Amino acid sequence: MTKKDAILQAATFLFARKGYKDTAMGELSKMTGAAEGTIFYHFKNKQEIFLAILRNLKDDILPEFERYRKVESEKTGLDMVEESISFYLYMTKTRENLFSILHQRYPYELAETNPECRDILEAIYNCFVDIFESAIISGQRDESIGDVPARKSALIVFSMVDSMVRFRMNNLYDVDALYNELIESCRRMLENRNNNQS
Amino acid sequence: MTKKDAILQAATFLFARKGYKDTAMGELSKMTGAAEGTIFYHFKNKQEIFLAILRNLKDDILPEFERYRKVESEKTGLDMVEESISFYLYMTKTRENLFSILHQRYPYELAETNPECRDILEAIYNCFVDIFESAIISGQRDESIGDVPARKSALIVFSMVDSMVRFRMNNLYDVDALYNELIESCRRMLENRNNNQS
DNA sequence: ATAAAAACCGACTGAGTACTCAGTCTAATT
DNA sequence: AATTAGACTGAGTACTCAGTCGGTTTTTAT
Repeated sequence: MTKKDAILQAATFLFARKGYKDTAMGELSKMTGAAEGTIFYHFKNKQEIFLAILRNLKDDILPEFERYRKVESEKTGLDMVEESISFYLYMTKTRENLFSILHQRYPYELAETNPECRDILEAIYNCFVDIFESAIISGQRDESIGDVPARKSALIVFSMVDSMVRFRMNNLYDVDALYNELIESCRRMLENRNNNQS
Repeated sequence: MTKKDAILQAATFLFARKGYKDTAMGELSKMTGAAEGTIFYHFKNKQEIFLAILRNLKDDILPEFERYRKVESEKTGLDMVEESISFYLYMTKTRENLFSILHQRYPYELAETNPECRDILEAIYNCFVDIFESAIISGQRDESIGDVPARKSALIVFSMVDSMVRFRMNNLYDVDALYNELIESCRRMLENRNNNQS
């Protein structure tokens, strides 16, 4: 691994664990073995490191979500919603640091002045909501899901799942204990009542 | 207003707008007209100011929520859930700064080492969830709400509403446009299907 | 009126910060 | 062997910050 990559990796770890502001360049230097000067040789400032992480995050996560969304499935749309929730929670577990960064204040603060940051965040969130919307639309086609506004409902499902992730990260509630009820709630929320196939 | 109160008020404003770490004691001093020494005369350090704000928040918000929860209503429990959501959103609007502080990283970080902070946060969140739980239980008594686990469902409703607040604060989505769908979703999620009274 | 106590002041401190820069090292090219 | 260019170094710089301290003003009690 190049030193540049090592710096990015360590920064991802530290920004996620301690936050952007609480991470000193000195720590980054110690953790990677790179001199502080080296860090600024590769990145013109601290903010640029953060943006590089966001770019990486986008390039890592978006394709995976896109790929998942396009997989043909024989399940009903309603079941696909459940699976999408499961997939999202799985992704947050395997990429804990990245999602932790997304749940901090700094990216949104930066987005207010930095259009690139704003664009990346928008792309990421749209992608998240898309997987739920796709499932809902597919469910409306196969009549497992009722006549709800697809995008808005997808946003609501996403908001529920994202809250669970936040609960977990902030040690507020035991999310595993809520998982089943979350799924059932979404089903009740979306299912087609004129269709007694389930 | 005493200088101490002015300091607390300004700190609430600044912590909410700029975050804990990004708020310098110097700003606090400028904003209140109090010398920096005065601030440390009233509070032994920055963290203590934060804790004082949290204590205030608890003493301000909890009684209001408790009072609201205990109001007898002739509405169905399902309607009360809707009203509770409305009440919560109203509270977040009238106390934007306080809720903004609750949505930051610092309180949860502090909670890991400071038991008082931990206790306050727990009390606040329990209180939030309680108003939804009360409505759900009441709805199960009057049969407007189905046989769902009350506490867990309350948590899920809360998670949805709390996400809306976060969306608003981070300028991610227009929450007003989602409000109606949020209410409808909750209704579908909770309503008693064996009861066609609505 | 006087003393004691509480509130307040702001210059100061020292630790920490992001970032710079003059120069070294390494490896490829001529 | 000499040159060059990119990767790297770490001491140094200018600055910010939370917190201190010696002293002054204001309030309260006697």
